[in-house]
Amino acid sequence: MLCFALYSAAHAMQAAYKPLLDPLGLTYPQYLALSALWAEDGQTVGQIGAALMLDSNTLTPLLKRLEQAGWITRRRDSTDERQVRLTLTEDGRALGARAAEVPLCFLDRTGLTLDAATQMRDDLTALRDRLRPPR
Amino acid sequence: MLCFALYSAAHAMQAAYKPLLDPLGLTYPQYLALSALWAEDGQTVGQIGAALMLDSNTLTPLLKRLEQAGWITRRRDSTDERQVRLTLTEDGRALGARAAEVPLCFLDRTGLTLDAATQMRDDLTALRDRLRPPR
DNA sequence: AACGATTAAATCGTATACGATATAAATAAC
DNA sequence: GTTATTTATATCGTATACGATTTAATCGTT
Repeated sequence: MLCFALYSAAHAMQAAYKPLLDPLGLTYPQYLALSALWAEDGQTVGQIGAALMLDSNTLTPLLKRLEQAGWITRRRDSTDERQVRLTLTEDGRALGARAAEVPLCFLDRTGLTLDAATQMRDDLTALRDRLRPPR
Repeated sequence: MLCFALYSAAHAMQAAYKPLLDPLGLTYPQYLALSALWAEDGQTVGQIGAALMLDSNTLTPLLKRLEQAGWITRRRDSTDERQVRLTLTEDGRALGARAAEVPLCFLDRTGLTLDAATQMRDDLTALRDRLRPPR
């Protein structure tokens, strides 16, 4: 069953990330959200949601925890008060430097060559996009 | 990022299963647990956990819901009272027949050939087993 | 037989996910 | 310009996941 392989591999991936992220005090989804901000600071909740394919019902509590932990601030956009802009704090930016080596540590844990990992990533992304509802 | 491809593909997979499982009144993890019992009835919580790579903290509530829904019964093993044996009800077995076509519907949704799906399943399983902690 | 160690489930607390709904701001229609 | 619609977040309820602890039963050793 392809579905179970995907399901269990995703769990194993998060478990493999845990020892890398625990020292930073982050969960894997929190790390993903911060990664988006390390790439481009000042994004809105909706932009992060588009990148991570998650909705505000999941993101709002997660982002509040990141705010609580002192990594980001959440502020309504002054030109469009519907949107909430996320800004890294000084600590949040510094955490990004500490987290820089995480992806390489993970690649190492997979035992894959960079090429094999890239291939698998592309296959998975293609599969995901085919599975996404046609609307 | 391979990790995000895995994460998002797993979510997309569960979303793709939803329209197939909603008519049966099952979530994807519930479907997995029942699949194990359709393959071999009368397994213990621990056996299901080994197959699904989940612990009793996740399974016990899930199995109670399956019991509540009338698909299974949960009974302490008479020879080893520590273990809980799961038995399909008449309805639970009947549900298995109704669910028989789900995997093929899913394969169809992936747009993959059977060979390509098998290949990807094996790659993911191998990755998962490499990621699993060495102990 | 007795008791410490191990094992199998269950329980508890926290953090995702996600459907459904609510709220408030911005836009569109008239 | 007011109202209907749309859009961006937030809130609520339910269902996983999983670390840590608890409980009860079995096993191992003496």
